[in-house]
Amino acid sequence: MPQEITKPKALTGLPSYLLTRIAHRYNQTIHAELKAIGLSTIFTRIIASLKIFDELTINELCVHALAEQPTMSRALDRLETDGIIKRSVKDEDNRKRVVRLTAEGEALFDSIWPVTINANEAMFQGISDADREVTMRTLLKVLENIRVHPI
Amino acid sequence: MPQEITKPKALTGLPSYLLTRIAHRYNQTIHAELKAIGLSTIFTRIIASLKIFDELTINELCVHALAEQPTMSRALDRLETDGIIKRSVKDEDNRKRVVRLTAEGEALFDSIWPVTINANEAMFQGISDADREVTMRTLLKVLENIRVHPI
DNA sequence: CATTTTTATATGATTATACAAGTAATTCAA
DNA sequence: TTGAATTACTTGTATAATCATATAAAAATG
Repeated sequence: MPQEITKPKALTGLPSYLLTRIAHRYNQTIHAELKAIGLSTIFTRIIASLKIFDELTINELCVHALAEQPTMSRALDRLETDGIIKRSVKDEDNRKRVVRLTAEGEALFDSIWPVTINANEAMFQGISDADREVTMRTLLKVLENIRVHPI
Repeated sequence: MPQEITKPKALTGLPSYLLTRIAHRYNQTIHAELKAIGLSTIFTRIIASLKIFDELTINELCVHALAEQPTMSRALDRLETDGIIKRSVKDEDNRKRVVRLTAEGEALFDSIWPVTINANEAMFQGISDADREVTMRTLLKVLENIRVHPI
């Protein structure tokens, strides 16, 4: 018996639809609010990731800032030219580069973070703490289910 | 007293981080599985949206398939050339275009849908029905909170 | 310890995406 | 009812992202 392909009733019943649409809208909002200070989505993600982890290799940054390695390499070129980040060769392994925020980069984070926090809070308006807790815990499990990078 | 900018402990406590990272990983997976039949992410979204809504204008497609108008216009050029979709002028309003799947497009949906369903189920492995229900309901509310398009 | 393989990042070429502007149809307003 | 404003879509141009490949260092192999 051939597999039946059933037409879904609504896209909103599909987890991937909700997730991608929410993520896309969130990124549009952040982009709109931060483009005035010249920050694209990837720059925002890079700066936030570096603030939280202090230092990351380029491949690690790719995982957190959601970009392929060549994209990251070029994004870092621009951020380094603009004095936001600094790349240096890692002592233990000369193939690796350690990326860190400069003082100027740290200052930029302070511009980014309130916008990020606001946008995150806006998402959960009118949602109970209990539902929020379940959702966050579930999303963390979802990430563990599908991620290919262990970090 | 100036607003204190506190450094977050972990990115995984930030809803937007989980959402964007999950969405990105999901799209990578879908893309990897469907590139063999020449379908990029946007093509996949267009076809799925049209299957569910039967027909959509180009602006409506932009909302569901998550692309700007020029991107959509060119994506539809390719799909129309390849015989996947058909654009026609809307009767009531000649500015609008009605986009529909062709028979060939419908057949393509049947290739896409099992992959989509599988990837969605993979995300929720080991998550209880109750947690899944709360998460979906919450994500729908999140979308309502932040969306700018009423559809 | 020399050679092959793997890993980490950078660069070249191609494709995809988006902002800005153009065109055409509809609605609004005096 | 006609000119201005708005809406829907397309096209031009610029930017961003990616695939494939190159380079260089480290690890594995024999």
